[in-house]
Amino acid sequence: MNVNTREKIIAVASDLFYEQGFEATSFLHVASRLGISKGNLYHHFKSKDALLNAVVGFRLSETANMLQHWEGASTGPQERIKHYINIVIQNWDKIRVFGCPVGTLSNELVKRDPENKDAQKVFALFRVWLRQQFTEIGESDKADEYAMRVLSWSQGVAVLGSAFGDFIYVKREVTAMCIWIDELHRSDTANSANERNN
Amino acid sequence: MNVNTREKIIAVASDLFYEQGFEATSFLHVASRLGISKGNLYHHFKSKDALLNAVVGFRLSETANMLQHWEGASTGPQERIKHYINIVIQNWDKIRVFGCPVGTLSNELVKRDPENKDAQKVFALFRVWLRQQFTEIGESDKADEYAMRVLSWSQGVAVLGSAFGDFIYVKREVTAMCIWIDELHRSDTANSANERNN
DNA sequence: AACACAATAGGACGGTCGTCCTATTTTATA
DNA sequence: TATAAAATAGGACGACCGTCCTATTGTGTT
Repeated sequence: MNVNTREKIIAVASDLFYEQGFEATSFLHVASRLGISKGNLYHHFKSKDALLNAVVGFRLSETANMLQHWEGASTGPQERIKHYINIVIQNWDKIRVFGCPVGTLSNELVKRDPENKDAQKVFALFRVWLRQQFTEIGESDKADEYAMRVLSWSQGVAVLGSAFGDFIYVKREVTAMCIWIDELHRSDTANSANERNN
Repeated sequence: MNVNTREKIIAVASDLFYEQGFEATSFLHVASRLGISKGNLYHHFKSKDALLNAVVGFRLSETANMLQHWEGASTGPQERIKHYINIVIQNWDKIRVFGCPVGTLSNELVKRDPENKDAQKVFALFRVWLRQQFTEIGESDKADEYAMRVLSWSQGVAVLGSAFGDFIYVKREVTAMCIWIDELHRSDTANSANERNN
């Protein structure tokens, strides 16, 4: 296998699945954007489902790399959570037009097969990582609940922001989310101070 | 035009667009579920886009009827907002499998044409109605912000709940949303009491 | 240099799609 | 009842789909 070509195919397919949706993207779309033939593409992936699996794996490793990068560069768990929250602003140009890449693909995959676990994999990766950040803040009891709230809040903002094309609204909600994170931190340090005084 | 047949077509198309997505639903699917011919369907709708427009209009009027029904039966704006919040529980069996009908169609339409306003129409209807409820509560300054927050929170819960197939999580978030509404109400009546005492 | 195999191109295949066309049946009106 | 219009059925059409097959080119190993 020519790994280089294979990886190019996966990257282009990931983009097209995001921009057009999985169903609406054909082998010919992927091949022609790469300047290769449909037969060549089929040599690397024996079915469209195989290509989808590769794209999901590609997105998982991309996401894992991003999370790992945040681990190294950030000063604390609050800052790391804010990195996630700010994605919707960083990628606004694409989210406005195509929605959230994770949520829209999840929607499509769940409709294809409600039992398929691929739909939740990237969400699950973010969930575990966010849960860890909230645990480090000191919210271990509610870490998973808060992780899910960050996920759903961001997801909702992406959907509504895209539907209305309203960047002002998106920025306002991102600010509100960051304030919520800061308040969690403050009440936590306050509790810690109280505990220390007892 | 046979209005009866036309309305049956729209209702079935709305269901199929929800269950399979717009792109994945063909004229043959709609016709065969109704037991009519493809040619007959094309007699009533001269293109797939015309059918889509009719479905969007149908959903708008259905939504308007639901909102109007809540106006008559509920005791106050808080109860009416909670009616909206509880939709995700009422319709969980379908939302788990197919996601939110408004959000998933919006995603698809925005990808087809980012400038198309149909994608936001049902959201906009809920938005105006929710804004009115928050205004009646006494939160006129933040009525639109709160309306959008209810929309996005619910939307996020629908997406994540569907992705993970987790009804426990959905119920927990619905409870949290209702508590938030109650707290808004309490702080409002508290403010009113303070104002009366001054 | 000879050879095995990966990589690539190009097209055939059966199927489905949206659209359109033409008959036939039903319905409403004069 | 006669007739025009609406409703319905059924299929033709070109296009595109995922899949598969074959032939050709490139590449690395013996």
